[in-house]
Amino acid sequence: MPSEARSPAAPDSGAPSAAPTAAKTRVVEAALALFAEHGIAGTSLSMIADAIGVTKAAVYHQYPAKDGIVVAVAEAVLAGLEQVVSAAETERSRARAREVLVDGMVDLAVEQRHMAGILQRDPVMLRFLAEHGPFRRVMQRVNRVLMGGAADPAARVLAATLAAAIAGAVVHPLAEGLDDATLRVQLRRRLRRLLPRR
Amino acid sequence: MPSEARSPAAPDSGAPSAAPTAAKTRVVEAALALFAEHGIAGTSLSMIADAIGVTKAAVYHQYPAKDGIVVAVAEAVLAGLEQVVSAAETERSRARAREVLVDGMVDLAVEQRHMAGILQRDPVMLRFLAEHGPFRRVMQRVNRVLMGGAADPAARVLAATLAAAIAGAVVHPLAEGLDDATLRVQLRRRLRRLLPRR
DNA sequence: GTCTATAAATCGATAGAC
DNA sequence: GTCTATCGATTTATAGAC
Repeated sequence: MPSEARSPAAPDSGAPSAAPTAAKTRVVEAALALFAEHGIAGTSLSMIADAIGVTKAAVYHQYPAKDGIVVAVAEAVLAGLEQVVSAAETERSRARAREVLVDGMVDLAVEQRHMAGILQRDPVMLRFLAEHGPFRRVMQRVNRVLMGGAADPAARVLAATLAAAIAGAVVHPLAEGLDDATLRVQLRRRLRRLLPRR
Repeated sequence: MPSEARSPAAPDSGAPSAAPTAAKTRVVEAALALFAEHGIAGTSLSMIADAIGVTKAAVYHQYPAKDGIVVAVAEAVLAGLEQVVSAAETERSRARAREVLVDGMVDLAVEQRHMAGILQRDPVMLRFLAEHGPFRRVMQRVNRVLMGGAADPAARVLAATLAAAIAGAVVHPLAEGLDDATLRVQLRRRLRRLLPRR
């Protein structure tokens, strides 16, 4: 079951360990926007500090290293994804689970177009996703549902195509001018055609 | 008409201005591999120099600034794309042109999985594509064919989805273990389903 | 074309005052 | 929680010898 009442001693797997302070939240939000525009490697702590309006030292007081900020951003991005995949996993059929997950991922990606790009496109983030256990577990659950229970090349390519299309389409220049509602509807409809006939 | 016989005084729009020297080629190849792994912002001139086995100064002698290397890499990547889109544009029907372009883009992306990722995913490269005229023109031609002559939201999302799916799927972790032939076949087949019925 | 050496700026990160 | 000030490493880039 998902965490609900916050008992103090809850290990809580790999979730954001505690309620983040306002200062921490400001750092993560600024970092998220800058990561999306310049990439993680292209974003310095000075840039983050300037965006918030404080000095580097103040940022370091919240996160002892840049890696910590990257982890926090990853947690923020993956929190939504974890919720969506959990919902999908409760569906009865695998086909229906995949549809629910795709729709949920589209919603997430469209609502916060920033995040989608970072998550699956930044080389630094990809390394974090591969190395940090909790992140990898979420991605494995996503991939499993997207593959629909199979593991053959066709299923792998389908899952890779779905994930890449969602994350990439919402930040594509051609989608930039579209409003959220239009983009969501069109993208959902288009991706449906990608799924196996039921 | 596309350039054919290389007359010495040909302005040649925005193509790689001359035959690159061997040293220049080494720089571009090393940079391409490093950009793909670490991102452009995450790749320093020292890394490029070390990969070739020379010093930074030697690299600077070939390209007066890091931007120059990025442009050269972009030219190398876009050269293939330009060829594919030119071939597609000679097709009679728009539907057929789109199929040819998608197949060609899949071939390019699979053959050189490095390049695909860089081209449409690196924030620095995206800025170059948007700002440099010659690059933007190629991308416009690609987008026009992918949209199939229309410009409505449905066509835009289709084009964005196709481009994102191709570039993203080939570098997705799930596709990493697949051999080129399998990936190409599966990806072509899957993307066909994305196209409008004819 | 490549090297050594170095300048100038910026990077991530730390110490200590308030 | 934020600041000033600073360290050491690394970055882009240049000068000049070979």
